[in-house]
Amino acid sequence: MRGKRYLCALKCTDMTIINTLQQAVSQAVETLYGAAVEAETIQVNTTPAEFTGDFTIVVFPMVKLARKAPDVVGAEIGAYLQERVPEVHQYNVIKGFLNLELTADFWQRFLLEEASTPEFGRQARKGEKVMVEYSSPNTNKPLHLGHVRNCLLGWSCSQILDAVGYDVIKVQVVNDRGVAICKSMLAWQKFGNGETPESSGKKGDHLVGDYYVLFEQKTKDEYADWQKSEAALAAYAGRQQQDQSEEAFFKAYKNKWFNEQSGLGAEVRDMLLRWEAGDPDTIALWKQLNSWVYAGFDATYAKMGVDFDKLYFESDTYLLGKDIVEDGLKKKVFYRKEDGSVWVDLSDAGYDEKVVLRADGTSVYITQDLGTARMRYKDFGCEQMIYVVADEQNYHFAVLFEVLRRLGEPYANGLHHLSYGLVELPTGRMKTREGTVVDADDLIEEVISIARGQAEEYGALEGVTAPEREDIFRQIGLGALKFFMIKVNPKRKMIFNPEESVDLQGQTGPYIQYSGVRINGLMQRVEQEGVDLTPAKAYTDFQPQEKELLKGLYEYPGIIQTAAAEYDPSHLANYCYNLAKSFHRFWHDLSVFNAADPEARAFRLELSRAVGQVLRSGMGLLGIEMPQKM
RNA sequence: GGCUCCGUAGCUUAAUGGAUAGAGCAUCUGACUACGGAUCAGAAGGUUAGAGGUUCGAGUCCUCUCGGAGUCACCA
Repeated sequence: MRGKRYLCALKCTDMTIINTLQQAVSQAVETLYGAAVEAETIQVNTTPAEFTGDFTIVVFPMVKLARKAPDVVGAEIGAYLQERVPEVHQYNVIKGFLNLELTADFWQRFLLEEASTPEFGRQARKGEKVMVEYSSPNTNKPLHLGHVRNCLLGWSCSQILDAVGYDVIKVQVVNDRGVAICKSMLAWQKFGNGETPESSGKKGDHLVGDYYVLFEQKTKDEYADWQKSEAALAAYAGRQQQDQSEEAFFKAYKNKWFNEQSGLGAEVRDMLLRWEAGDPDTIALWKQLNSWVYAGFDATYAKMGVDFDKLYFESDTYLLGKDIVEDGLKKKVFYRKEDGSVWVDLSDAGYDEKVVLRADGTSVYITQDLGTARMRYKDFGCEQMIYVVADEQNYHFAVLFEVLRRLGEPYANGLHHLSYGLVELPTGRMKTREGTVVDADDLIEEVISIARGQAEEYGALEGVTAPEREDIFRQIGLGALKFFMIKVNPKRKMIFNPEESVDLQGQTGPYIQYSGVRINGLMQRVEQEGVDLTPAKAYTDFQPQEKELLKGLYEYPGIIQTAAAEYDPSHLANYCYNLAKSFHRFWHDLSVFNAADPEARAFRLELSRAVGQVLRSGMGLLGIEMPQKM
């Protein structure tokens, strides 16, 4: 069971106030109405700000058992709780909602003993391993906007799973072989004149990507020339659909032409064959270009702040899966057709028949994934594997997981496709051929420079050294970009408009960072002036703005659990925003350092410290840094 | 066509079956001689695509309709 419970504070093995209330309500129903209600099923939420109270119990489900009106049931249970649970200070009932106000002592202890600890929100180690696969680029071109979303999701999910106690192994599959990289190789060989990243000053992945584009361009030129030839006219004359225009025909014909008539097509196929045969010169060329690409990728990953524990290379795994095919045949999960190809029939599960091994005995895409899954389990013994891959591959993963289940793989029930919507431009999907791809490096530079421009306008960093300033611009720019991408539900398709610069105001990363900067300012003064915080314990008359923050802090552990259970960091992003918003309001409405009495000052400082720590922790799980100044 | 997903203010979006659908941007109006104004407050903006149903209660679950996307390769 993967239940969602927002309100599951700190250590789940301990009794939390939520558990206490659930138990007490269950007893109340038993005592008052002689009916049994399982404690775990009782809904306890934090009370919305517009009502008085801290926690709210939904009494509707108990109404039928009691055979009384909702407000009567609420009042009776409320009275029972106030009597038996020391933490319950007061209660009120509105319709079917029982709002409970807890004692100041409860909140004091929560703030000072739980929320202030560095481990607040993190769970004990489970001793279970989870593998998260993300990024998984092709090596023929640099990373782009889509990879950015993928990396942020994958990396953040890894952190969140770690926080709830899993041992996480971050991996990527590097698609380093195949026709795509051969195109770059061929173009570089023919037209490159020995260009290297050193000679041209280009980043390696960009250099290789440029040759991929060049290959496509040269092919296009060749095709345009060919279209004037006798053979082309003959092909058009013999076309299937007589009403087809010449333009439409040649557009549709391009693949066939490339495979059968193009000179470059023949050359690139030849290169792929030589690669597969292990031709030393081809392998050397391949290694050379890929090494440039990896250096480029490493730089981009470092800038994004993501990393991996292990890399799987497709050149090592593309032949895998043959043994799993044999296994499947033995188990009668697969069957062989007359031509020798091997299939799996999933029509009873609502899918199609899928080929898992070609007639010539070579692997297809899914065969690699079957073999790789088994290899990973052997490598790490992970009970769960999460694949961060765009939603265009939903069907592929549904089939993959179904096949692994039928094969009885021990990890088959721990597989999850973290499917996310493609990032599109206002003009539609990004297309390499049309040059509309938003490059990851460019994008990162862009957001940093926006942050730089904005900061210079504010002029708040005057006493800061230049390198420190640059680091702050980087933190703000990346904070804005990361928050922008991660605050929306992963499965939602997202439109990115490069014309509209990334916002720094409102519901953004910098908004949250700014609340941290304010808190940091307070903490520095506490340090400098040696403020005594012990009077905090004597503060009991909480203001609504303070209560809002306390309730917000209380929700943090449950939010992490929800984010982990749903593999969805956006919950955490929205949580951080809401907490920062509450803090800004608190800051505006109440004096912290200049509070009227030492008790209020000490308490508000403690509260601010805890908020700052939770924000740093929560944003950290999203891969967003909190600058000291901005 | 089959299967899957999506449709919430002008735009971007939130909401474990629970209270008056919550924010941000954009628009308009206000707020520091007080801890940092990348802030705060207010106004305006919604038939949650539409129609039925289940439920004490539906943006959320079920059915149908409309609109959009993805996928249905011996490509990856």
